[in-house]
Amino acid sequence: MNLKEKLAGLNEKGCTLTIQRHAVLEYLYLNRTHPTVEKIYHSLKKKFSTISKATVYNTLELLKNYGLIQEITIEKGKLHFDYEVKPHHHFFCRRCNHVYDVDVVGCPLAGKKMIDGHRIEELRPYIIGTCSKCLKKRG
Amino acid sequence: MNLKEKLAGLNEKGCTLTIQRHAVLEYLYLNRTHPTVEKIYHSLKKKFSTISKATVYNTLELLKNYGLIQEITIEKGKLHFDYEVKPHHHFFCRRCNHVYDVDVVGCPLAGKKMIDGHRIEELRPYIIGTCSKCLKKRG
DNA sequence: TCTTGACTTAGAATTATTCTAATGTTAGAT
DNA sequence: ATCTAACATTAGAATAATTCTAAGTCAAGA
Repeated sequence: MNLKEKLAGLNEKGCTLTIQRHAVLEYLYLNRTHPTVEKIYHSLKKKFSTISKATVYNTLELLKNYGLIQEITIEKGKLHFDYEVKPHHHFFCRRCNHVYDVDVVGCPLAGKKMIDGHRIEELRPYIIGTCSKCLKKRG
Repeated sequence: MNLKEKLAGLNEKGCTLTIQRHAVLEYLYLNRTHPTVEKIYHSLKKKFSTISKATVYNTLELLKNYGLIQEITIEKGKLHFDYEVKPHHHFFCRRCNHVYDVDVVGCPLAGKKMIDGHRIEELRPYIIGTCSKCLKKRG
């Protein structure tokens, strides 16, 4: 879904479209590198010198609750965010700490609503390892 | 793998088997509830009043690096640990914050060594939702 | 017994996130 | 256009989780 559609969706649901919210969503739209909160905050700070961390956290939480972005808990102690919400796997490189999208077909959980009596609301299929770039550097 | 086997394995690899390391591993062996570091620390504190958080963190890291336990990053900002290292899915209930084991068959990643040129070293298939107990309480 | 290296400890430091109270902004009613 | 009430943002403080540090402990080998 493109940026305009997501912004329009927010508006329709009665959510005030502030400049900060627009900026956070746009940042994620333009930067598909699964940035951390820290990264998002510092990047936005350049354009909006008064933006506060609380706003960044609040906005990310809000956008997540509207289902417009995805929260990633793949790295210990740090949150990453992803503009793309369609279910897909994430790969975390323990050398360079980068988060990659990976395509895995045939996941038996796809489309499932329940498991063992628990209601499935979100899938977070994470893979940890060493990425191709780092492997080239020193196996 | 049972506790004795894991302890013996540690010993064979030249790792000193201190009382603290024994206690941490045994705690995880006896408590299969995917406890947080906090929970582990406080529980051990009752028996070993002088055990320090640093030791708990160091030990968990060490046991993880020996492949004897598994680290779980399913809950934002908190680490959970699991005695069981055989690949299996985890379900996190966003109401009660409990981590459940769930059995998912037919995962296409099972046994895979590489994906998109990245080396797979660990699978962390997480599912988020509302658990059966919480659903019974209030839908 | 002495030395060395590895381990543990208490608490300080750091990092990530959440909270708070004051201020600013918005949209609807007038 | 102005007022107002609700909502949003801000800076910085507070909290929570984790890591670091320096001193002390322990165990094995010389």
